[in-house]
Amino acid sequence: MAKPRSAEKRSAIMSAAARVIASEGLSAPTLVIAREAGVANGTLFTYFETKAELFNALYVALKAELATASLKGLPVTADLRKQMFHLWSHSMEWAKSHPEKRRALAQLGVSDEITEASRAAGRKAMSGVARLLEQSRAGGPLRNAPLGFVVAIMNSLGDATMEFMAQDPANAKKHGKAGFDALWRVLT
Amino acid sequence: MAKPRSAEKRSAIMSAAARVIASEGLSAPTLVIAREAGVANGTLFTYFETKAELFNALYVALKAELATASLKGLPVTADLRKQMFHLWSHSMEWAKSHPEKRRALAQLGVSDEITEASRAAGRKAMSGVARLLEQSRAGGPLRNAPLGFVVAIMNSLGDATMEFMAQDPANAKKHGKAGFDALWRVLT
Amino acid sequence: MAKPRSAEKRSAIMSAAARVIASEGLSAPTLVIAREAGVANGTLFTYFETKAELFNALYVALKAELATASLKGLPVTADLRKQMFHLWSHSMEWAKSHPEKRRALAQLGVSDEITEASRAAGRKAMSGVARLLEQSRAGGPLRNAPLGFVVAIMNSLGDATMEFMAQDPANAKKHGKAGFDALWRVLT
Amino acid sequence: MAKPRSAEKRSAIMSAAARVIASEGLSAPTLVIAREAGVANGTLFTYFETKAELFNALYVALKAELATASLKGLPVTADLRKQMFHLWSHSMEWAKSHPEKRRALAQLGVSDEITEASRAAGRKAMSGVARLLEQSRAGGPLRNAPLGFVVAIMNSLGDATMEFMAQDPANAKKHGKAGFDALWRVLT
DNA sequence: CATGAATGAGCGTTCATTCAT
DNA sequence: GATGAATGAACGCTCATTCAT
Repeated sequence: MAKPRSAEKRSAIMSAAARVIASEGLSAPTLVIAREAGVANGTLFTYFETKAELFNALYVALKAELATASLKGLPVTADLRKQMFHLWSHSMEWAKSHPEKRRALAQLGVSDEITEASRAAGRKAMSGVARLLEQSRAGGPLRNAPLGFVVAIMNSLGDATMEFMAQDPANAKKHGKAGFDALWRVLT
Repeated sequence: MAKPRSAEKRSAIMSAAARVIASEGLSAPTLVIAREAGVANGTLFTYFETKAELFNALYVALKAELATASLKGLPVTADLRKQMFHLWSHSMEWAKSHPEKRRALAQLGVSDEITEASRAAGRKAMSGVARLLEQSRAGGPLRNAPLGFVVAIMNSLGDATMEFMAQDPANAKKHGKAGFDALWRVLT
Repeated sequence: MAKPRSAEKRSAIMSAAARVIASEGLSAPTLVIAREAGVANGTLFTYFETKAELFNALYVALKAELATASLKGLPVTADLRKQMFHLWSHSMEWAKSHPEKRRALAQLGVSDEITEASRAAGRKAMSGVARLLEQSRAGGPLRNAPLGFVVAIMNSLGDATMEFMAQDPANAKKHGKAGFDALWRVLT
Repeated sequence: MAKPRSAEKRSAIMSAAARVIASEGLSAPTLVIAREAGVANGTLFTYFETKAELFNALYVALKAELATASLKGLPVTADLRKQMFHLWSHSMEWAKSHPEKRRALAQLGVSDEITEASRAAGRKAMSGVARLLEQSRAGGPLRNAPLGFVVAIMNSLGDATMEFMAQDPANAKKHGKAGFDALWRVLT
């Protein structure tokens, strides 16, 4: 029945794309991505019809991966602050262990190739995170702000923290904690 | 090279670049920028040796413009919170009145064409702002964090707020205030 | 190679090719032809080693089909003009009932992928037609012209007539008659 | 005032295109055309926005050139047959002296890249020819046929004759004459 | 043999940059 | 200096063909 499309190859292309985007930015040539993935240039296009489609798929996948990593093992019975801290530190952890994915995600987030549909999918993948955030801000000063704004604040605080952790790994833990405290003060 | 004839033409190119970057992203062709500036494509290169040089110059200029706007009329004798609020609301105001510059600055900020030297120049232009921030966080929870981290947090909070103001202009003022309150809670 | 399993599949590919060439021209991708024939892209190449080979085979087959259709039921005992008219009207009829084959043949005829061998085979398939033509022009003004020239003239007149019949189907019969009269005047 | 666009370069590209199309068909790569014209690949696109535009321009130009050559020195006071013969022999002459242009024109004529607008322009360029043809067939058997049909017949007869003259140059004159006689018999 | 994924040469076009005017 | 034509490397993508299943 012919060679079936290989899930490994597909994900090899996606992670190659993440690596190349991290190092070369959004102008990463498909040829380089393919080479990095160990496939021929044409092969990339049997898995993704266009470069934009690859980038969109990667964006959604990375969002989902981040969400999964953040929520894994969430102590659902603990108090909100503990849950929130779990989430925060797990996402920092993910960023630290996958620096190229984190950089790629940051780049893709500002790309105008990412469609609204993909952004919506990203938000959906993050909905567990958003739910927790919603509860956390419920009694606080941002209780009446649109949730999207609160999410944006958390994201940007998270980005700044990740960035700083990446720049100064020696004090990563300390920065992570400081970032979380800042977030908590914002919310409550 | 460094000092060609017409300063007007130079700034026409820069503001054209800001407009085109805002609408087309970092892949904005130099031909389009030149056309928008009302000069020939070749002319652009007598003012900026390369496209990257133009982008770097624009980045620094926009940072400086934002800093100037933020600090203009700063009530130096007022209490810190008032000064900080002045700074915050002036930068939001600048973002609101120059949406394309703000978008361009956001795009340039994530570009990997912007050199460390330009980022340093940007920081220097912002040093007045940083000084005020330094004082504001002096007695607060971030008193021991590296100043760069605090700056990053303020920037990211500012970006999120600007973004949201741009998306939802009807409630711009409210969002601006909410953003500032969040910042102040982070700092103190 | 030469004799693969299914003759049906082979001819399905050929008639798919005719349809696709008619609608998309000579740049018709083999993938599209294969899809239209209901086979996998690779399968096409077990029946025809190259795209050019397929096109050549199709050219010869269409010529043969046209010849067969033209000569079918030829009233061999009737006078020459009647026989010639039979031939003419049958070929016009074929063109009308197989417009896509006719268009494909026209395209293939001008393609430089069609080898001299295929053109010779086409001529051979048409030899019955040529024989009749030979007799028809025997006493006329073209009696000393090379037969090939006379054939070319007939073909070109036929092409023009078919083309016009296809463009203006309401008057197809009239155009067919006018074309034949012109041919007869040329020959006699 | 910068280097002005050069009419010679434009026509160098067009005649290079004619040559390459004649020898390689409609799939002639723009790179090869540019090289043949002695310019860089990119230069071609400052003269013609797309390959299709070049092909359309070439089609119209060749039609016009053929028309001009055919009508040059037309003995307007002579009888119709003489005028028609002049036209016929001049177009054969043109075809003989510019074989690659003739072949290119034949190929372009069947291309589906040539727009209806270009075909209309071609017809317009040929209107002098059509006018003469109109008069020639006025009293003859094709007097009621659509003029377009008569034009098509003349063109196809001309094509066949040119083709044959090119194949058998030794007897070119004879073939030319035979072709004309055939045409005249068709018309009158 | 049939399948369709894999391959990589090749294409049309874009665009930063150079250079003749 | 200003202009815009000239340049050619590079890109995303297509497609005939091959090959593993």
